[in-house]
Amino acid sequence: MDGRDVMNHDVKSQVSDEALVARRRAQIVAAATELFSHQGFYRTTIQDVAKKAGVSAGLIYQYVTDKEDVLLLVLLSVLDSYKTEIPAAIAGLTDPLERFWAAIGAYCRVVDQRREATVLAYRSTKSLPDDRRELIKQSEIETNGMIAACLSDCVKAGLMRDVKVELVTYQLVTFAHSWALKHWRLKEVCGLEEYIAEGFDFFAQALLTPKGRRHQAKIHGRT
Amino acid sequence: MDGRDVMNHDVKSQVSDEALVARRRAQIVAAATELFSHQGFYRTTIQDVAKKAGVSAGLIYQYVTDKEDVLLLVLLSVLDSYKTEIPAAIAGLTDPLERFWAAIGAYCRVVDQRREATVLAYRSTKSLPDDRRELIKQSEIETNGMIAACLSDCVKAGLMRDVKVELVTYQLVTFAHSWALKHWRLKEVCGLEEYIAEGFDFFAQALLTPKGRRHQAKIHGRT
Amino acid sequence: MDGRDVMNHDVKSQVSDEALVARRRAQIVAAATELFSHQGFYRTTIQDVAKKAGVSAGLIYQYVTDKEDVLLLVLLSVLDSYKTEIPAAIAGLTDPLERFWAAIGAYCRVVDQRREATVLAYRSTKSLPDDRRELIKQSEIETNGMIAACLSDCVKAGLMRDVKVELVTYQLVTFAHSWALKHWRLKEVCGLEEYIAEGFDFFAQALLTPKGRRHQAKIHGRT
Amino acid sequence: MDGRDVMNHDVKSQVSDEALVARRRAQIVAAATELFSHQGFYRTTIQDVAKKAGVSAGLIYQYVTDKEDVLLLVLLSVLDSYKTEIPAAIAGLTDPLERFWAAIGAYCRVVDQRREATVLAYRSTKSLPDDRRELIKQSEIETNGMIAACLSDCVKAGLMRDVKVELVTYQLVTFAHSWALKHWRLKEVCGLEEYIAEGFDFFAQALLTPKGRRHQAKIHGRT
DNA sequence: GATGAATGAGGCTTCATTCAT
DNA sequence: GATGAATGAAGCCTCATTCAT
Repeated sequence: MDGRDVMNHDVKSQVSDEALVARRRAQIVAAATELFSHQGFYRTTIQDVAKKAGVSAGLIYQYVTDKEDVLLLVLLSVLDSYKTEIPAAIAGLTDPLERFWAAIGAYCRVVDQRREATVLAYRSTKSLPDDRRELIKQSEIETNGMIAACLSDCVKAGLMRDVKVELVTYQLVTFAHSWALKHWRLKEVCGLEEYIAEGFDFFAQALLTPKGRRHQAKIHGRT
Repeated sequence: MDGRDVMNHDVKSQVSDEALVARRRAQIVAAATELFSHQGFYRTTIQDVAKKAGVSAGLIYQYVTDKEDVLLLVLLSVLDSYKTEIPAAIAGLTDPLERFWAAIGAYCRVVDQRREATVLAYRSTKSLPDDRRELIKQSEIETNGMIAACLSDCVKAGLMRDVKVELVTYQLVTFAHSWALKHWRLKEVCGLEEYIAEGFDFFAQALLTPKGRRHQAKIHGRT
Repeated sequence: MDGRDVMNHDVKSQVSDEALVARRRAQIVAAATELFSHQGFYRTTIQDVAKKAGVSAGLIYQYVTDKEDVLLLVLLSVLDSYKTEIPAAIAGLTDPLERFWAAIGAYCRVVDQRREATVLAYRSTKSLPDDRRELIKQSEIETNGMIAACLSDCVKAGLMRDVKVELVTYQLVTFAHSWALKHWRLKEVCGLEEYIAEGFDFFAQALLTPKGRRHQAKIHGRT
Repeated sequence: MDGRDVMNHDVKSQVSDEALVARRRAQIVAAATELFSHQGFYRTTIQDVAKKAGVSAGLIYQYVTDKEDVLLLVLLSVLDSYKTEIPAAIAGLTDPLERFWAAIGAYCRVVDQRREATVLAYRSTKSLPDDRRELIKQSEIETNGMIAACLSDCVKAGLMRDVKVELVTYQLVTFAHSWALKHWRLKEVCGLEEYIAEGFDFFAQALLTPKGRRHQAKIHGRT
């Protein structure tokens, strides 16, 4: 699924030309993401979004049914970044440990790139009605699944301890998200790459088996 | 600082009788906490809060200047739980490792007790104007400080590796918060105590030095 | 059922004081009736109604859920005039023929008093959602029932031909309504009392039996 | 005046080809009539009309200046049915009484054929600005004139009482319209032809002179 | 001639806040 | 101190109308 697709996802439009729909929605989402991130969903008016997007307020309603739909599109676009970037980062890698670190690193970097949108996703999911919120949860579960699979592969290969995969996955995911959520403080403490490196060190300690440690030593230069 | 105190914290009231102010504010905060948690801050009206608190809408404005003040009081009351419960949990303990686990465990349990309010704090802090948000950040930093001190003591005692204290503190704090934030999923995976136990195991692996491990083995039954 | 009652009929209010509710609704209905009659329902804004009623727009929504509810109240108040005036006009009369003419005359006179509102009722009933429209139809059927009963009594007494009561009732009702509906033209032709007299003559010709005619001759001076 | 003509009546078009104009307008009017009848004028959007007519929204504005113009065309098309059908029904008849009944019967049958549009005309005339509403009134007066002439001829021929022609004309017209206006109830009571028959009986009683009655008896089979 | 995307004014409705009682 | 009716500003959304293609 590419970025285009999200823009046609689940939200009905009055306009039929698909390319136009995708373009307009991208325009709207870009403006909305910035505004929602800075002022919050409820403080941002549709007029604000329209003005920032350089279109009229009425136009927005040709591509969206609701103000809430705008939020949904924004959130889906963030989650979609994850689902696009993580697979891209591990594509071509075969070693389980390398794949694991690559996935975590990619996750952190997407979070960094879309930092404000990530925070927005944390704060605003509950502003959606239940059915649309469900879409978001599903997407989150999918992303977690990618991390969990990498973790699980390491366990199966005897490189990591036999931990509760799902719980540790949450630790990993949360670690990545924290970079955005606590950025106001963390940025005083270290930079992104250092944050990632510290995390690697921490999780290596927590998870690797002796065999994993030896393997890690060998591939170390590459990560 | 006790619960009463928060209710007199920083927000001006038109009523002079301090005991009454504290009582009324507690009433308002209790109602608001539940409503904000379930419906969100913006979807909850002052009339809703008044009705649930069993008072008139006008009354609220005698104890608060703003709707935002209500939110501030709610958030401060959550953060205050942390600042009350964690010291209580480690009072009387002297062993650094025991104090550490007790602090983390206490944190997780307060989060569990005030689960929805914790989520609210995550979501709604940005709904506050900058100056009032600053109050919240300060409170969060204080709480973190308590955890960081425990961690630091363990490091100084040679029981834990010389990690970046602040970063790891964030991981610990986030671990506790995650129980609330991801409760919708985690509750399917395990109960609170199991969650805590798994976390202890994880952090023990990640943090303990060989000396720490031996010490841990000795005190194990007690945690 | 008196006028007060209609004002508490079927529409929920946020305000509990019943007397106040009745007073405010009467205020709103009076303003709305005039505006809806002159400009039509859709051309009239709630702000217009509020201004004419001398209240704020927000206030209206404490006594009504919808703009459509305002229309409903207006229509019910018109229909209620019928249901109040016609029984009053025939109360105390026992002769079937006298009752019949008194009912028709009363109907015409109420229509005349509430001429514009009557036209409004004709035009606007379809602007209501189905369930509320049903209320209106019921009320209309009740009024028709009163006329039909008078007619039926005359038939039973052998004073009128054995016509299809319901069809003739519609003609009688429509005759009364026409005074409002076609007033723009009829007022050039005759006055109200002349209109009524001509109608009596017409319906007498159409309906009375020979016995009825003799009876009519006797009571003539009284009608 | 035929149906085509109405479509060129009084409303300016940007398109010059008259045949095309008439065709397009007929298309638009057909769609609008149905929608206005079912949903009302204000609830129907130009987009709705365009979709039902199978054209674009922009197209409509090449054949009409206003949304109100669409309504005007619709109403004129209804009134035009009357002005076409009634003369057709009495053409070739010479006996005044036969002409009278034929006119009334024709009126009722057109009302039945265009039942919803007739109701629409009742409800929506006031949605037009004064000048355009005047056009409608004129058209109504013309139709009434045809009925009044038939009635007047009967009176002159001594077949009917010397009633106020205009008032009775309204009774007759209203009788026909009622079939549409009260159809929701009348259809439970009788069919169209029975309704007409009852009306004939009623008006015969009300209007015929003894001479008229004898004449009526002779022609009875023919009506 | 036809299209349909774009505009933007305007209306309904909500709700934080006030104030007379 | 408490009430709750009243206010009115503000926002979401609709839809008649235009205009570039």
